[in-house]
Formats: sequence, C-alpha cells, structure tokens
Amino acid sequence: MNEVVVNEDARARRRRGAELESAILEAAWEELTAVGYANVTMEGVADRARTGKQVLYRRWRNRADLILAAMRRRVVPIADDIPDTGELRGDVLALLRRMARRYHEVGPDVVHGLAAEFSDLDPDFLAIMAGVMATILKRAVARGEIRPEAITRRVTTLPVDLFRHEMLLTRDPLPETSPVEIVDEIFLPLLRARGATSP
Amino acid sequence: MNEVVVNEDARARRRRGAELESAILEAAWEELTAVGYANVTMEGVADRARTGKQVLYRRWRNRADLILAAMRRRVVPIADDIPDTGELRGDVLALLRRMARRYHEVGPDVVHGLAAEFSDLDPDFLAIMAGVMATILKRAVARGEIRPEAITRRVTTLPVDLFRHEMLLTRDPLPETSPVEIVDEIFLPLLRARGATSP
DNA sequence: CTTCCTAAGAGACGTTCTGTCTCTAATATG
DNA sequence: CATATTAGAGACAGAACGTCTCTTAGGAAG
Repeated sequence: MNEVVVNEDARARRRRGAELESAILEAAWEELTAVGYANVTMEGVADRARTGKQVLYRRWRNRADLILAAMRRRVVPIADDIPDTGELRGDVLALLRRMARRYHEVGPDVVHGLAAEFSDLDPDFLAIMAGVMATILKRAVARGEIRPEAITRRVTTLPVDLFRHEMLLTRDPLPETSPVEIVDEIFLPLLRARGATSP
Repeated sequence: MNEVVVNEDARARRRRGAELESAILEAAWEELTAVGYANVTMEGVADRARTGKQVLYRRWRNRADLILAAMRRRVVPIADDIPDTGELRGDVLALLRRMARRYHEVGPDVVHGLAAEFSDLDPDFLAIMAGVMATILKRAVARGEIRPEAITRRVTTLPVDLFRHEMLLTRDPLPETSPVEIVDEIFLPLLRARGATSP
C-alpha cells in the first residue's frame, strides 16, 4: 500500500520562468476563490500549482505579496483610459462605476482581506486615482463647466474617497445607486457652491 | 537546579472576577503598546498578567475580541456628550477633533490593526456617529442655520466619513488641519448649495 | 553531443502561535 | 465548615510559517 502514483507524462514536465509564475498566480487566484482570503496558505497554493513552497518564496516575500500579485493579474488597470463622456457628471459617474465593477470582479472578501493585510492603501494607488480625477476636472474646466478656482485637492478626491469609504469600511453589498447619489447629492452641488459656471 | 522561585506573597494571592479581568485588560494594553498590534499573542498577555491562557479564552473568544475590549476600556465613549457650541461649524469641528484625539490616544498602529482584523466597521459604531451628526444638524435647523431639506443621510455622514477615510486608509500622520478643511472646504459649502438659509 | 549551472520539485525541519484539555489548590458562597 | 467555582500552571495536538537540503530537469555554453 501507500503506492505513489506518478502520473507519468504530467509529472515528467518541469515548468520554468514566466510559465511557472503564471501557473502559480493562477493557482493562487483559484485558491482565493475556493477557500476565501483568510484561509489561503502558501502550502495550499503550492499544492494547487503542483510545485513546492520554496518556489513561491523565491518569488514573493510572503502571503500578502503573492495574493496581491495574483489580484493584479486579474484586474484591468484603471488609469489606462480615463472616462471622457463630454460631460463632468458622466465622467465621474463612469469612474465610480468602474471602481464598483473592479470591486465586484475581485470580490468583497478579497478586497477586504487585502485592505486588512496592507492596512493602509498603496500611496501610488491613491495618487493614480487623484490623477484621473484631476484630468476629468481639467477637461470640465476646459469645457467651461466649472471654474478652476472651485478645484482643490480635497474637492478633487472627494467622490473617489467617499466611494472608497463605502466599499472598504462596510461589508453591506454595495448599492447600485451609490455612484449617482455621491455625484448628484454631494459632488455636483458642492462644485456649484464653489462657483461652477453652469447650473 | 531548576529551582522554582515562588515569589511568595505575590504568588499566594489569587485574583478573581472583575479585578482579574481588569488586570488582564491592563496587561493586554501594555502588551499592545510594548510589542505592537501584530505581535500581541494570547500567551504574551497571559504571562504579563501573570495568569494562564485558559483564563483569557474563558472571557474572550480570540485575540481580536480581547484587544478590542482592552481598547474600549481606554477610550472615552464618544456619543456621551454631543458637541453644542451654538454654531454648526463649531459643533462639527469639535466632533472631528474628538475623533482625532481618540485616534491619537489609541495610536495609529492599534487603530489600523483593529480595522484590519475586523475589516468592516461595527455597524453600531457607524450608526452612533450618524446619530451624533443628526443631532448636530437638527440643532442647526432649530437655530435657523440650515433648512431641513438640505439634510440627507449622505450629507449627514459626509464629514465623519471623509475624516474616517483619512484616518483609516492612509498611514501618513493625520494633519492637524484636516477637520477645518473638511468643514470649510467641503461640508459648509455643500450645505450652502443645498439651500442653507444663512451664509 | 557533452558538460555545467540554475532552479524546480519534493519534503523534512524548527518555530511560533492557536485553542483545548487536565489537574491542583485558592477562594467565594451557603 | 462544606461545597462549588475557577484561577494558575502547563502539557498537548494542530496549523502554518519560513528555512534548508537534496535530487534532477532542462536550458546554455562549449
């Protein structure tokens, strides 16, 4: 008894470099969705990828780094195309909805797990979102929708910050209507008060 | 060899009930500040409190519950006295500053650690803050500072949400000026736009 | 084709912490 | 004084971490 089934042709093959890395990240993602963020272990991922722990540790310092890398592969970079609907309201709405889509793609469990592990957010990530909003606002200024004096750092990041607060700090399912509420109830009225030109 | 030093008079005494619980929570807090949130262990707390792990597990289900309890003892309940400066601006500022004081009392490491462990916030806690803000706004309405139609759920929680976002989602030291900026740059202009009566 | 070197695959290992269990003796309660 | 709790102490099994070692596949170099 205790026979070792060698699974011959599959076992002979030995993956390397990028191919192996891909397989590991794929396995990590599967493990994530299978057992949930809290229960992902290096051993579990290694087994699923049919490799050893050492191979994982050679590439990522720890669990969090590995999971983050696995997630990054899954997520479409958000700064690549900045919404441009020809109207401020549409642009901001599109941006928030894109955030919501990402959130649901990745899954609340993973988002919360990662937010927990890293505790603070990647400053680069915050800066990227601020940059996207800055561009959107700049275009609105160019169109004459708002006056440049209305814009401050805090005003710029307001809608994204509010939406992020809602995504990360509650576990309730994200209401479909949040982006519209944030834009119509908070952001646009505020800009109006701060001297936008058009109603 | 292997002598057991009995530390006679201190060892004879056996604490119970509330006294023991107090000592444990005190020890947990000391451990927290000594080794940092991530490195607090049940064993460490038990040793520091000169008791056994079982005594801890009899009272709290796990590490997070224990640390939360230790923190709660340290923190002045926020809903007990609602700021009442006679002016909306002063009230909101006072509330945010009270949040900041708590944050610094407890310490960033602990706040982030707990936020991480629980991932989402205690819904009760969110509700309490919303209630405090609701009272502040109600008083402002009574004074004629703002019109009741200006108030929505989202408007009510706005300043607290923004400040919380800043406290929890960045690890940068909290700027002294944030409360003023949130109130003067965002919250009051928004209320003005939504039909406050006084400038 | 032969040789060499890097790193994959496999698993053992020491460590730390968790949470449970067990035993005894101190102390509160009646 | 008698009895029921439960504190104090520590052993224990289990999980997971991160390190180490060993053999050997497979690419690179001659």
